[in-house]
Amino acid sequence: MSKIPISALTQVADYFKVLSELSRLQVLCSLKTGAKNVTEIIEETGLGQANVSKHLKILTQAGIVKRQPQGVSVYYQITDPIIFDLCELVCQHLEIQLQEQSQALKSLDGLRQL
Amino acid sequence: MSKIPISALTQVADYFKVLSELSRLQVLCSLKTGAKNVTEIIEETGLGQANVSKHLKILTQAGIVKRQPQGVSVYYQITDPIIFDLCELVCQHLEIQLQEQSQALKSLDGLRQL
DNA sequence: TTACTATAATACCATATAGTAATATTATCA
DNA sequence: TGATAATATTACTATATGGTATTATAGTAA
Repeated sequence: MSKIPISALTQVADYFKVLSELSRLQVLCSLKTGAKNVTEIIEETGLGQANVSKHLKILTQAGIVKRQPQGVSVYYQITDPIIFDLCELVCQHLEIQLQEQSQALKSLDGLRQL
Repeated sequence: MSKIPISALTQVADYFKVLSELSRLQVLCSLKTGAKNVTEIIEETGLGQANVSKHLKILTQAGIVKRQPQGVSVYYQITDPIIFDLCELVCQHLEIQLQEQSQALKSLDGLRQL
């Protein structure tokens, strides 16, 4: 039997799912330097307006960003910088993989003749 | 302009995508205590054989688990325990959210009359 | 060889979702 | 009030993928 309840695992999976889309990561990256309104996010990411709006809703519902209406425009900002720790960890993993691939290629040096 | 190249972000998104499925997290959890063969994983997770096989392939291609044939059976084990750090971080985030929701409910105590 | 077991691959269906065009909403200003 | 700008929502299409039944492959033993 699994010690971890399915419901908890499901929540973790759902969280990862939010972070598993390129467009949403682009939006988050554009917010890394601070709060921005939707228009600024659209400009910085190059994504469509309806698309950005949809992704911002998903990010908001996940509790990753916070919505702050301000006059005509709406500002969004990251609520929990944990995302960047997550990305950092993943990048470390990817770097290690690249190093291993690189070393695997080096060990083929003897075949360089062709 | 975005400082982080799209290609790098895409790889990060792809990595999160691998972790964004309940079944795959179940498989990873079953491997947390050490290497297991496919039959054992099937028993522990309750997932279908073809399904587990498919998920193991995805996890292997992502470099998250390692495949080790041994006689008739094939053993899988986690190559990089970084996944559990990732899950730990996500759980922290989820806990914080629950605490905040809990406090929000407490602040409604005055309405308890009904 | 044949029979059996463990694992993988294939084909298919059903569902989820990213992107977008069009429309709706909301706030501000004249 | 009406006009305009910013944002959100809706409806739709196209694509991706999870699950599964089926078939294929590989290893082992008789």
